[in-house]
Amino acid sequence: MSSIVDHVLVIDDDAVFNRVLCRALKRRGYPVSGVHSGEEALALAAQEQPTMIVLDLNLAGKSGLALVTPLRGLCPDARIVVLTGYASIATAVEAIKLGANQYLAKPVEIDTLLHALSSAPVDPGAKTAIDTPPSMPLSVERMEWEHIQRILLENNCNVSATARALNMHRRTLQRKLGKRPKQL
Amino acid sequence: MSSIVDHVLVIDDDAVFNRVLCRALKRRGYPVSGVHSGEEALALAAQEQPTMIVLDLNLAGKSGLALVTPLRGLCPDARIVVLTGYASIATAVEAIKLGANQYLAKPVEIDTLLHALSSAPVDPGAKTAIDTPPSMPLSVERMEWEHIQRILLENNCNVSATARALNMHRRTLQRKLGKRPKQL
DNA sequence: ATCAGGTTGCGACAATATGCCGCAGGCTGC
DNA sequence: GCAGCCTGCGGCATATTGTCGCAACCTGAT
Repeated sequence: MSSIVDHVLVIDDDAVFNRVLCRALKRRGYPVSGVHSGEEALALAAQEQPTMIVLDLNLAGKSGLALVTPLRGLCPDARIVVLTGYASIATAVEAIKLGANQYLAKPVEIDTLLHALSSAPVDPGAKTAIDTPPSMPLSVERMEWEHIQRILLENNCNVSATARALNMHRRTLQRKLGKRPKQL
Repeated sequence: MSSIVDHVLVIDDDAVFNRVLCRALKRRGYPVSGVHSGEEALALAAQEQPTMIVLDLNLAGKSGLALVTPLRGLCPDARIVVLTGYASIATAVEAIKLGANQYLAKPVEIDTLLHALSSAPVDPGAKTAIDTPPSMPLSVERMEWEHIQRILLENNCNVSATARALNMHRRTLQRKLGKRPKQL
């Protein structure tokens, strides 16, 4: 199932969250390394060959999305779980396409995260999300968020360009992006 | 780039939406087949070997997610785009994992859908910023309007119910409906 | 090295829009 | 008639935009 040592690499520039997460994982017996930037992440990934990677998407302005491919290259067999407070369908789709194994939104329970980190790479037998279709339609706020995120991705995370494309004011877009998406 | 005939298969149990979508695609020169159930979908997929597939997730109670794998099996080279009015990150992640090429939330502009249907198979390395399609994405206002109208229709034009479904205040919905949609 | 032109983050403030009350009236089925 | 739902609208405190402006970066060209 996994190697003798299941090394975990936590990549999150939020110092507090990073520390809390690392401690929680350690308490459960996993060797953990926490880093705060993409550079550190790649260096450690190459060096320690972690089997599990937790990746935040907002790394000091830069998108953690860009790290998925190189991480996957360095650790072909690791489980990569993207964990972000600014979750959106667009980035989720992108992350999975790039090779991530799971995509979760903060806040998340440690058990959910662990499950995502350790579940078998491909297990068609599990029908978890498959039978969860009839939920509520997206709220207008959520809708707006998803739309913005999609266009933002299309524009390579260029805020000004996105604002122009969306025909809205850059200042307003900034403010909207600063707020966390609301659930449902 | 693509075969001589780019056959499109539209799978959506919403008769109205299905018809509208099919017509829009036909008008753009694509041979289109519209079906309303999973069984029809699989039958037609096997028979016509479509190169593009649009799949709704709410197929009369059953989740279209369960169709992704068999469809992928029948048409290994087709572009499969999941299109749903009840989008969620969980189903998005699942759809991509199962082999879908894109996941979009209704409402969606026909151009966006076409772009998703025809764009090259996932190529993460490509910096596709340059070949941005000339079409402008909908403004957030327009997006909101389309979404509201869709949910309103789903609720038989019941303003109160729509407000609840959208998790917004009835008064605000009323005011929004009072204003006419702005173009672009 | 300097300069033009793009992007970004953010403060400030007036103009709007929203959330949230309440009320009156119109439907329905019992 | 009554209960329960829906609708349209007034009012007002609060929150969110639209708009400016500014300082700080980048990046490529001169």
